[in-house]
Order: sequence, then structure tokens, then C-alpha cells
Amino acid sequence: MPELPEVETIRRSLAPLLTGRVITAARFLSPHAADHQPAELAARLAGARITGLDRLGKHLLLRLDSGTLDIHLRMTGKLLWNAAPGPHARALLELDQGLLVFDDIRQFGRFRWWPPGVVPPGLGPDALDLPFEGFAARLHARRGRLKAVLLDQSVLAGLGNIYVDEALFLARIHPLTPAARLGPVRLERLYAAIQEILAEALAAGGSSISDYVDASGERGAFQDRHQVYGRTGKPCSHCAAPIRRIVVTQRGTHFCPACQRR
DNA sequence: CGGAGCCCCTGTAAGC
DNA sequence: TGCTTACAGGGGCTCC
Repeated sequence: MPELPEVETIRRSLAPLLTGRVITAARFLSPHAADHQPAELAARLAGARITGLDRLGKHLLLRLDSGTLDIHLRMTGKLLWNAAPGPHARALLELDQGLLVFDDIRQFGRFRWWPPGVVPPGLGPDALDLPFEGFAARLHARRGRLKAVLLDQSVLAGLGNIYVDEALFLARIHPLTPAARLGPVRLERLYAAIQEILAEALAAGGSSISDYVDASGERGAFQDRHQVYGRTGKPCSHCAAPIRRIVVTQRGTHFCPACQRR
């Protein structure tokens, strides 16, 4: 599932290809793909010039001279450059040079339009662009458990299920620890762990569990370095205790019961 | 405010 | 073998 490292990988590869191009036509092959009337959005996009490609959390922000197209890939969404549309193609952006195919098996992904100057609401600062002091203040303002708080995109944007579990393991902190109860030592360890995990995942081109590929169809490599995610029952790389899986806010949560004590 | 539960989706895997 | 069911989860929603 595309989280910050995967979305940033896509952004970096597509930005030079898309910037300066003109959308000659937008086609929605599934009504689920647009948060608006598909015909309305298609009409709005046609003729727009792309001025850049930004990212905030897991959102890709296609900057146009007329506004912003906010693309969220959710679970199985892919943006494929110059690919032949397959059976799960949900939208096409035809450019004056090139074709961008939005492919999405489970159809959770969405295109949403924002007028010029509007930023997607409900998102906290990007996880890669949040200084330690801000991170500490935002966590201390929350009363929930760390797993839930770190997944909350209004606290910080970009972390999903994989990287929250991996960061908590690296920081040796139990996912059910109340966020507000972290002292300075564990807070710093968690902050550093998040930065390290995101940087390493980005350098590896992201994680491909089942569906994720970048705009060229390439898989990431970071799934081979997951320490806890998807490793239920397997030995912890640090202490060999079996990795445990619990459910927190409806999400599978993986941790080492020995290294990450309550 | 927090948390539980449901929903949207569909491919895959497990169970009978 | 073939059918049915459970499960995966980001985020929006309601209800308590």
C-alpha cells in the first residue's frame, strides 16, 4: 500500500515527465475514481497545463495552472507512465506528450479537485518535514495510543500501517503506549526511528507487499527488510522472540513482545 | 476528544 | 474440485 516512501518515489519519477505538459483529455473509466461527477472533473482537467508535482503525506498534488488535482492511491492505486490500460484502469490522463494511467484494483483511490491556493484539509505536517519540537508537541497533545496517533494523518501526514509498525520496533516502543506519556528519551528515539525508516524505505524505492509498483512498473525492495510487518510468529531479528500480531483501531499491528515492552 | 464498528472494494487464501 | 467465507487496509462516517 502506498505510504510516504512509495508516493515520494512515484512523485520523483513523474515530476520531470509531467511538468510543462498539457492535459489534452481526461477519461474516467470508473465513477469511483473521482470525488466529483466524472464528466465535470474531466471537463475541468481538459486543457490544463501541469506546472509541477508535489506531495503532502500520501497525497500526490498535480499542480495545474487552473488549480490542483489531488490524487490519493489508498490501497492498490498505481500511476503508470505510458502503459497500456489494463482491466483495472480507472482513469486516463492524456497529455500532449504521454499518457498517465490510473490503475486501481480495489477502487479505494480517488482524484479530487481543489481550486488554486487551497490545500487538502485535515492533514498535519508532512512526516519528512516536521522538526522534533513540533513532533513532540503534537504527540503530547494527544491522549490516544501511539499506534492510533501515528496513523492519524491530522497529527503528521504520510505514515501508514507498515512504517508505523517498523518505526515503533526500531524505537523499541510498544504500540499501545499512550502518546502523551512518552518522555524525552523515548520521544527522541521514536522521532529518529521514523526519520530513519522513511529515509531507508525511500532509498530502497519503497515496499512492495502485493500491489505497489512505481510509475515504470518497478517494485520496491524495502519489503525484504521489514522487521515486524507481516512477520507474525517469525523470530525477532534482535532477540528471536516470536513477532506478535494484535489489532489496534481495526489495523493489524506487529511488534516484538520482548523488545517492545509496555 | 477517543475509540469501536461499519463501509467501500476485489483478489487471494483458507476452510469445508 | 469447487464453493463459501475471512482477510488485507486508508480513510470517511456514525455512535457512544
